[in-house]
Amino acid sequence: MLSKKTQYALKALGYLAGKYGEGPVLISDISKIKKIPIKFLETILLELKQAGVLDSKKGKGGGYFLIESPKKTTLAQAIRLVGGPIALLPCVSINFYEKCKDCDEAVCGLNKAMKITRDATLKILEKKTLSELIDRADTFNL
Amino acid sequence: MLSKKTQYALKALGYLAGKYGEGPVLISDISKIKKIPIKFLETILLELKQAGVLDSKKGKGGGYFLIESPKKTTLAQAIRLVGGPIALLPCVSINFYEKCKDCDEAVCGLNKAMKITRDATLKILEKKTLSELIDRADTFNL
DNA sequence: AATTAAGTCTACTCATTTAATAGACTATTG
DNA sequence: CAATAGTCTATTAAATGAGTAGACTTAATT
Repeated sequence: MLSKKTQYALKALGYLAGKYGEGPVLISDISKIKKIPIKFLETILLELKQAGVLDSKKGKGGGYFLIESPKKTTLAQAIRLVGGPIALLPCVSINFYEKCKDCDEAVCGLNKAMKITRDATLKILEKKTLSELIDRADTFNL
Repeated sequence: MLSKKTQYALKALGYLAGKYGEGPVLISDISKIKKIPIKFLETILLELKQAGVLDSKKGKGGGYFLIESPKKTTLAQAIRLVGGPIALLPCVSINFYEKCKDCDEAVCGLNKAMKITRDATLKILEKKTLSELIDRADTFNL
């Protein structure tokens, strides 16, 4: 299961994807519509900005916005940006790999099974992009 | 990512699968070989017993053992037994479903994408069984 | 049969990580 | 310069992971 933080990040990105090209979006708007605790959302958006996906504008008329077209960022990338491993186990994670204390991976059945699972998951998440997160209720620009 | 608890459960089940038919296995053995904190492991094994996968024998010569052949239990079942959702989001989980506060699932892009991912994952985890978790180092009965 | 050793079972307590809240501070627009 | 909106720092709350102490059961030994 993805952490709350990652879930919120995906929802926020999906919302911003729907508003792409329409200028800055308020944190408070995202918070209200996507039902995300505003202070938690602040830190997530800041992190996504530092990661290079979002930019922001301060002051009146400010807000957050996607730097690139929603089609440029895959869901796999988005999940990893906020520190969310995609694999089910650390020992099969590509970006958050950690060796098991107890096992020799060459021989570990669990490792093998989970690698197959991971590959199936990645195959999907690396194809889908933020543009597919846009709710039909948010926009009609599809 | 699966919780530590679920990870430990899978490792323990894999070890017990390798010892299937050889009588009770000590908690302390599983703990040592699979590097699982022994007291944490106790609660996990107890839970698996109450769930009907394992049985135990008290006293001298006691321990835990699989009730049925390792081939009878799928990895998907095993993960769910210890309370581990397989899906990446609550709103696409079959056994631990929870509705999102903010979204209409019929229209939610995130929901749709994650359902596809879930199905791909389940397709694998519902085919593989505990017998595939047996390390080649644990046994030669393959 | 009584004793004892080997094992599971039950109930707390402590630590770490993850989530959520509050408020002060800084930059931008008009 | 006043109002708006993002940024930063600090604290609190909740969930998960891990550890401790001891009671209860069973089986082998004498």
